[in-house]
Amino acid sequence: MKPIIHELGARVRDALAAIGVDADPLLARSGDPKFGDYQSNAAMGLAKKLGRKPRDLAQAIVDAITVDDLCEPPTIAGPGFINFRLSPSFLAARLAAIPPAPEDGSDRLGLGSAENPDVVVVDLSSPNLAKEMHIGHLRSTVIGDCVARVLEFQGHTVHRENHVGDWGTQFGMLVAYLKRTEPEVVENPDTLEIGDLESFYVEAKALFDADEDFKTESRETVVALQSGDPVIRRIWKAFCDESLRHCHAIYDRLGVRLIDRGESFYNDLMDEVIIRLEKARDSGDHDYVRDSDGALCIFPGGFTTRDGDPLPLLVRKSDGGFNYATSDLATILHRVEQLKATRIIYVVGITQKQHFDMLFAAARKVGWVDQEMPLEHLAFGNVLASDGRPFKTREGGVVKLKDVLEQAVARARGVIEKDSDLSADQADNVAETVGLAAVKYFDLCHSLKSDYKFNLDHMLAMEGNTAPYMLYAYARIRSIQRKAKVDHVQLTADMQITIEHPAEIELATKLLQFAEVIETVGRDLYPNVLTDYLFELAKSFSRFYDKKIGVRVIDAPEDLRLSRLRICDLTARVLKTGLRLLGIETIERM
RNA sequence: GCGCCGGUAGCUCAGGUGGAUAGAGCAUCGGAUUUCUAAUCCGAAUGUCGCAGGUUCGAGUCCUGCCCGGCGCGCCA
Repeated sequence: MKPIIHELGARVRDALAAIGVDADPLLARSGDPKFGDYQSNAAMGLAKKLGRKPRDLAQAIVDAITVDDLCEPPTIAGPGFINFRLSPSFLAARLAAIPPAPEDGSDRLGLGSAENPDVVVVDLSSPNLAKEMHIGHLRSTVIGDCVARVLEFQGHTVHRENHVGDWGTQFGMLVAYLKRTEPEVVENPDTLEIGDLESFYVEAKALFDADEDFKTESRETVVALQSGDPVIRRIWKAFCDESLRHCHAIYDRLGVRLIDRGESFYNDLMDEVIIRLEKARDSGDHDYVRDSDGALCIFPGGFTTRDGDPLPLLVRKSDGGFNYATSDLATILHRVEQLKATRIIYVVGITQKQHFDMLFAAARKVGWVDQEMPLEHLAFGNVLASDGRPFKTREGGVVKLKDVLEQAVARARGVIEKDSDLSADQADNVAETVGLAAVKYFDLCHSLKSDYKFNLDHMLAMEGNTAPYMLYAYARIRSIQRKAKVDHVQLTADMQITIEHPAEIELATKLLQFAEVIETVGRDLYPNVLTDYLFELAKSFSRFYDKKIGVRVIDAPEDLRLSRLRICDLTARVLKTGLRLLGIETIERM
C-alpha cells in the first residue's frame, strides 16, 4: 500500500504523459481543507514553458486524468491549481484493507517495507565516560533512538552506535585516582562501584590540579594505558564498565537499546587510518593529504582559518597523538567496510557542524566514502533553562540527566494523583511512563536546529501538543473499547467501514496520511513532523467523538457502531505505533 | 574578519521540493453542555514573518546587502 500522495502523483504524471508532457506532477497536501486533500501545482510552471495558459493546461490535465476510484472529480482553482478531494468510499475501502494488528506488538498498519533497504548507522548518545550523563546527552539519545525506530519500521537495517568517549587524556587522571582510592580494584575489577561519578571526577580533577606528583602519575598512566599495560588496562576497564552501568541504567529506563563502541574499540583502526593516509601522502598524487606544522592533515578545501588560510582536518597531532578526527575517520572505515553501511547518521549537537562538514568532505576526498552515499550530521540545538539561559544547577554545575528524569516522573505523579481508580502500583507505573514520555515528546516536538527552553509545566500539561495529551487520547479510546464490550481484534475481520459524516471523513483522511508522514520522517529525519501529525490526529479524534459535531459510537445503530468502533481501533493503533516510533510507551488507562 | 544556525501572534513554537487569505497550543474574550471520561467542542481577537532591495505568474521559504542573538574558526573532544 503506497502513500496516497504517490498514487495521485502517478495519475497526474500519466495524464501529463497523455498530453505529451514529461514532468513532475508537483503533488502536495492542500494547506486548506476547502481546497480538498491534495493539489497539483504542475500546471502553473509548465504553462510558461509550453507557452500555454495555466488554467487551460490544468483543464487539459483534468480531461486526461483517471482518478474516479480515488477521489471526487478534480477541480481547477486560482491561477491553475488542480484540487483533489478523496472520496468517502475510497477512504472506507482503504481503511478496511488495513490488516489486523499482530499479537506481538509489531503493528505495521498495512505499510510495506522499503524496497531497497539501507544499512543505516545511527551514531547517537555518545557520552564521555569520565562523567555522568547530563542534560546535554538527552537530545542525541532521544532523537537518535527515534530516527532509528522510524528507519527500522521502514524495513532498513539499523546499527545504533554509542561512540562513547573512553580513551581521552582525562582517563589517565581517573585511572590513577582510582588506583589510589580503590586499590582493591586491581584484584577484583568487577566489584567496582562508584555511586556518584560526577563527584568522583571532581575529586580527581581537584587532586590533579593541586598535586604535582599526582599530575605526573596521571600522565604516565595515559601512556601506560594507551600502550597496553595490562594492570592499567584492567583498572581502566573496570572504570569504563562501572561508568557504562550508570549510562545503561538511564538507557534502560528510556527504553533505548544501543551498542557501546567506544573510542578504544577503534584503537587499531586509528593506526590503519594513519597508514592509509601516509600512503596517500607519499604517493605524490594526493596533495590534499600532507604534513603541516608537524601534524598529518587532510585539506578538504572550502574551509579557512581566521586568517583566510586553508583549514585542515588534523588527523595526527604534531606530538604523534590522535584526536577526535582520527577516531571519527576510524568509525567511518569500520562502518563502511565492516558494517557495510549505506547511510550514516551522526546525531550530534549543531556546535559540531563544521567538524562534521570537514570530516565528511575529507572522507569523500580520500575516497573512503562514495560521493552518493549519504553522510548526515543530524544537528540539534541546545536545551536551555526556561529563562533562556544555559541549563545549570543552582550552583552552576551540570544538570544530571538522571535528576531531570526523576523530577519529571515526580511531577507526573502529581498530575495523575487525583485519579483514585488506580492502585499505588499502577499510579507509579503511569507516572513513570508519563514523566519520561513528557521529556521525550517535548524534545522531539521541537524542530531540531533551534534551541528550546526546558519547561516541566509545559511538557506535563494535559492540554496542547504534549505527551500527557497524546497518552490520554490513546487511553480514552481504549476506555471506549472496554465500555463497548467489543473485541477489537475480532472486529477487523471482513467488516465494512462506513465513512459519511464530516467527522468520519476528517478522521479517516488523517489516519491514511500516516504512511506519507513516516516516509517524510525517514527521509528528512525530522521527529517533529511525526509529533505534529499525531497531535492533529488526536484532535481529529476529539472532533469525531464530540457530542456536538461528531458522531455517536457506542450507542449508534449496530452497523455504524461496529464501523465506528473499528475507526476508533485504527486511531488507537496509529497513535500507539506513532508514539512507539517516538520511543514512547502507551498506557491502557490513566 | 570568515563561516554556520536562529529572529514568525502577548507567551511557547510549527511552517517538505517557492503556491491560494501565514498556522497551532497556551493565555484573553464569547458561546455550547445535566458527558459514549469536560483532560471536550464551536466562535472571536491578535502579525511591519528582524530590515531593505532583487528573482517571478506567485516569496516566511530562493538570491544580495545590512541589524540583533548564539555557536564555530590548527593540534580539547
